Amino acid sequence: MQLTRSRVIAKAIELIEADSVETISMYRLATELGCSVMCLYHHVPSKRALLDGVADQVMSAIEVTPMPRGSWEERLEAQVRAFRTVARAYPRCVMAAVSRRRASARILRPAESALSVLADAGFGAQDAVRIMRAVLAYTMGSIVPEAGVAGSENGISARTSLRAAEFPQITHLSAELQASDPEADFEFGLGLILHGIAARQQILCTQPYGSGNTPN
Amino acid sequence: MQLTRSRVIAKAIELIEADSVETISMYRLATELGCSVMCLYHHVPSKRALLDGVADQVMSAIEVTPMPRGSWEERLEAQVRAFRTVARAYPRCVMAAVSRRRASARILRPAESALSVLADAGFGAQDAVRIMRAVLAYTMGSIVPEAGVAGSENGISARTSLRAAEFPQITHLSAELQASDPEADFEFGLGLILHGIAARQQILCTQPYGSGNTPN
DNA sequence: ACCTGAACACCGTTCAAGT
DNA sequence: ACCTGAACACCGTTCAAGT
Repeated sequence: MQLTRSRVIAKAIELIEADSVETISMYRLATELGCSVMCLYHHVPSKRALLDGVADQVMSAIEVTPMPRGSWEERLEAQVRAFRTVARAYPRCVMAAVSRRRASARILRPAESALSVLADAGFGAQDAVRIMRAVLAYTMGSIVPEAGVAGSENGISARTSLRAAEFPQITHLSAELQASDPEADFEFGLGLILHGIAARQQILCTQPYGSGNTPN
Repeated sequence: MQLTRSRVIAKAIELIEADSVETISMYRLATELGCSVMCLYHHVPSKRALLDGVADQVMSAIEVTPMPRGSWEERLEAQVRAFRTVARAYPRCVMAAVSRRRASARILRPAESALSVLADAGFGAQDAVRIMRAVLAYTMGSIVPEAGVAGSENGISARTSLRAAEFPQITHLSAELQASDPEADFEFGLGLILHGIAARQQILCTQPYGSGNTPN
């Protein structure tokens, strides 16, 4: 089968998610694709460019949902979940993409969509940007465990050697700490943030002449 | 000067922050320390163990502030800021530490402290753990830009080629998007989350017989 | 005890050469 | 046009050997 740039990038995404972004190499990629290492350099100028392509590919997978009918809360939630869905599907690639020196331009469309919702909700320039950044930070942070190295068994686990006297809370909450339900955890935290955003919008509505874009 | 395990780890932290966790190598580390590569293996059994040592070192730098006098909001904020301070000082090391297959045991003390505050505030087991995870996720997400590769010039930048018609919000907010004040951004988002947490505690207080640890 | 050179199996990338 | 072998300067790690 003909080797193409998109086949190379697709296989790279597959390997990064199966293993990690650190352990991917042009050698392994070539082996998986059944070609020589140097063959790859005809479709991708360098490993850096390959990772740029990976970033573009996953970022453009984020759906931009218009939803002109819903409330601004529903529309914001929908845009966050669209990002979350891709971040959950490709945690290592998304983490690598966002922590890249130059962000992929493909994130512009979902960002535009989120900012548009926040503008409709009445938020000023400064608030809109900061709210988007806060939600982005939370969503990225929520995939840090999954974005770790392969076979990651993350989180605080109550070991047998843990002295209950020194860590009473962790000992007491060991069941909850060991239980892993990333989706429920994410929804809970998103609820907290959305609550905070809604409360801030209430302030805007009751203080129409306040300087909305210079908080604190 | 005598080479010790702690000198090796200290230099590793320095190199990781100056460059990145991907580009650190035993060769570079040895060169920086003025010894041979194999010499390092007398103080650290492997590169993996070296990174474990780095994780332990940075995590144990997180101050655990008792603050028995303050409100639970103040105490929680203080514990979050203590973590944030270390995360800002060593973004790449902290990101590498948290996204590690097995979390450093040194995170247990600050975790115990945060959970203790939340228990005092009246939160149930499930809520306390989820609140801690939400705050941790947000704090980790907030350092993703800094934790990127060396010389990272991150974020959405309004390029000259950006068509205003396609991205009206991003065009309009280009000044705010290009402005970078991580500390103000972090405080803003933390305020949103703390607001959401306080609102949830209000519900607990007004519904004393509600099942506090099974939300939704 | 502490350090080291040589060696091995890997990396990214270039370059001249093959069909 | 598309592919490749050989080569280079790097990696992590082992092992037998030095002081």
